[in-house]
Amino acid sequence: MTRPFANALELLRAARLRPTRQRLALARLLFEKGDRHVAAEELHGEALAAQVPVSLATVYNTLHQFVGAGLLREVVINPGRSYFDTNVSDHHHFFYEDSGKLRDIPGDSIAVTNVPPPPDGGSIRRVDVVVRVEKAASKARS
Amino acid sequence: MTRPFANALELLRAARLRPTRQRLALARLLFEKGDRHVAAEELHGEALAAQVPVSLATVYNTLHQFVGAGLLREVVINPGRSYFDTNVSDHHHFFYEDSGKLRDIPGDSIAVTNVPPPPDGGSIRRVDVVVRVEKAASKARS
DNA sequence: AAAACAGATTATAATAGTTCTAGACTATTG
DNA sequence: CAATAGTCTAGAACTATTATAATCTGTTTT
Ligand SMILES: [Mn+2]
Ligand SMILES: [Mn+2]
Ligand SMILES: [Zn+2]
Ligand SMILES: [Zn+2]
Repeated sequence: MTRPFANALELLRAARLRPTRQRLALARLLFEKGDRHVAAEELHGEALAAQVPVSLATVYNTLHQFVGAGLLREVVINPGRSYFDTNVSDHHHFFYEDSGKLRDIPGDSIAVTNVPPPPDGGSIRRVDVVVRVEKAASKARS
Repeated sequence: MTRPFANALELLRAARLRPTRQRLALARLLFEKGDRHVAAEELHGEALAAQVPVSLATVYNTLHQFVGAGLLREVVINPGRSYFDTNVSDHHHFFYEDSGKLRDIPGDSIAVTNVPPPPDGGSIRRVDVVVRVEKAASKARS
């Protein structure tokens, strides 16, 4: 139960980012609520609602800095909108097509086997699995 | 070696789309060159280069109609740009991070096992695997 | 504690990919 | 041939995101 960073300040220090009002507030919103998959505008809305006046540009800057520092992961599923994932461990996702929500699948509960080596050289950096879920439960029928 | 549609005309007929000059030309560009992963603006450029003056709006319309007819699949990897995949069989992708190119992995050469049932109900419509490939070959070293 | 500096924030403009609109065009049908 | 429904297109609009450049703030130096 020992979270890697007890508070936002430590987290920013470890990432070598100045602990500004905006970054502290965004870090708290992101990391003090368990795992989340949040879009930039969504987080901006939460910040404003929490009386933290921060510009959308800063939200984007901060999210990308956090990704660069390994605190967040960017997940792209649909064109035109990125999700930022506070879970940076090895894991995969359910994508609920009707609601647009993401949900984690622990990395060790899925196995991807027999991945061939990349034909054009290079090394595998990551394997992303997205399980697309549709609403109706059509059971084994064309 | 029997391709599903010998020519673009048949293909459009089967999809119940009027065989207009633009759609015929786009169908030929898409399907007469083997499997491809092409973005809308790219295809538009090819059409213009091939002396087929077609508007970008029509390229988008046509691509989406083809997706609706099951002739194409839309693949989203990066924010802000969709790829349209002429391979609609069950398969997965290598994504080369430096060049932005996609390459097919046959569906039967990868196995995704132990996928848990979706926690919030619904049924699995598809499982997409993206293998991200980076240039340098860093072999089993942190 | 001031001053100086580097780094951060912000309003605003710009960009990129995509979609919308509404009028002109065209394939199909009788 | 109409008549009709479907299609195409230029251009505007839209959305998410990024760039700009001036202002501000956290940190370091004096
Ligand atoms: Mn990004
Ligand atoms: Mn689309
Ligand atoms: Zn996740
Ligand atoms: Zn493919």
